[in-house]
Amino acid sequence: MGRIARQNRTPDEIAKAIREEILRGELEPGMSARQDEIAQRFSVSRVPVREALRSLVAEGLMTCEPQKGFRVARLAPEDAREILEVRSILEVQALRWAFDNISPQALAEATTALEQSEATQSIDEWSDMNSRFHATILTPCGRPQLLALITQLNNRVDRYIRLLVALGDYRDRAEREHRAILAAIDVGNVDAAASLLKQHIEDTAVRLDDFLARRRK
Amino acid sequence: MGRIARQNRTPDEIAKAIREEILRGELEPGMSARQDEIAQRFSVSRVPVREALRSLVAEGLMTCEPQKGFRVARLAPEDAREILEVRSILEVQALRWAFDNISPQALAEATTALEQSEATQSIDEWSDMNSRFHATILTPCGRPQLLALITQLNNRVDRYIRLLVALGDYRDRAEREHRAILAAIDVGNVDAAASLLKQHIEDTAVRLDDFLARRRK
DNA sequence: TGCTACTTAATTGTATAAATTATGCCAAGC
DNA sequence: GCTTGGCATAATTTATACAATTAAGTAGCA
Repeated sequence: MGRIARQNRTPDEIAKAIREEILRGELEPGMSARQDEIAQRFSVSRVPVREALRSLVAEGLMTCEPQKGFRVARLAPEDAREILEVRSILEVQALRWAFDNISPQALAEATTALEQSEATQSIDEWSDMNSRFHATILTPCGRPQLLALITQLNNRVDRYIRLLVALGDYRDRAEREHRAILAAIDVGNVDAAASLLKQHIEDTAVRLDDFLARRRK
Repeated sequence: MGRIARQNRTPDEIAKAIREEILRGELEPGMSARQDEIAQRFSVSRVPVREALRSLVAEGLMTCEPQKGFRVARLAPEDAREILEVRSILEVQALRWAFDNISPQALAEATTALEQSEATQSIDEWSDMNSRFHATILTPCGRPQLLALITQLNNRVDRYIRLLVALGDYRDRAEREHRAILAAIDVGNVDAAASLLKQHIEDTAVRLDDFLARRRK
């Protein structure tokens, strides 16, 4: 399938590539996205680049001021907190809907993701495993729109959570919270699992808010 | 303010105009958006039109298949139901957060919106007043991100709710539910207001799901 | 020395035009 | 009669070129 490397050329593919660069933290918040440069990098003109950037603006990952161009979106501490509050509400409900449909296989996959996240040194891999952990226990809720919304919210805060992980302050606690959630699912206690997930995300919110507030000054 | 009609020319303004046309139901779901036609209508080229359409795709109001162009998004019954489920969760939480900050002025404004919605014959005005009713009691929650999310979800289902209103089946019930919510707020009972709002939106979900399912066949 | 004004470079935004792809129609064959 | 293939038309998509706006750097002056 596919040629040797028919490079990513369509606006959607360009958007996907830039999105991943933002999530990985390779593009610093506030940095202006120079259209010429991006166009050259993907061997296209600026027209499809602009379309890709428009999509990212609508996702909240970039901003656009007329006559000033596109910039990587910054995240105010209060917005981060708010987004995580909402994510908490949605993930808890998703978990409740998913609960009875979480198969033994899914539970095993979540366990694997957790163990891999504990084992790795790479922040990229930790973040991937973190996402997989959440996705694995939520996907059985069978609500694609809800899951897409959660992903979109997560995309807006993920870069900053990486910074928390890099500081070493957050990671250990997150892993213990994940273990607790998993254990509650394992013994079939919905309310406990929901409560632990709520605590987990709200704890993240507090730490992130704190970190961003310190960072800004 | 503004000249006689300094036409909407920037991509954002074009997106806004098309968004409103979609919400008003003037553009039928599934209809392909012919770019040169839109460009002519706004006296611009196709480039800014394409950018506007990209934004609307990211908002879920349009779809885009490569080499086939943009179409007004359709809404599957199950997606409509799901979106309203999520909206219910978010609005109920927003109302709880807003509750103690709902000023007498806000309550009066909500009452006015309700009365105007009861009085009008125009579906456009009914929809506007409906939106204003919800916005007025939720805005005091002081969470702009959450409110933006609710608006975005509402935009995806609003066109279909208009059709329900047009059928005459839904409107009376919605107005009575609005009255009940308002009364509960007036006497300061959070739980009752939250429960009534939940019922209101979930009732809408059931009717809309039913309507779309009948319509599809 | 510090500040303002002007010139210049760089970047964005839009229009026009070329090329790539889809769609509809008609004829030929099964 | 129905399907299949190819041709003509129309639409999308991208590239190139141009216009307009912003930012910066430099000269001039108080």
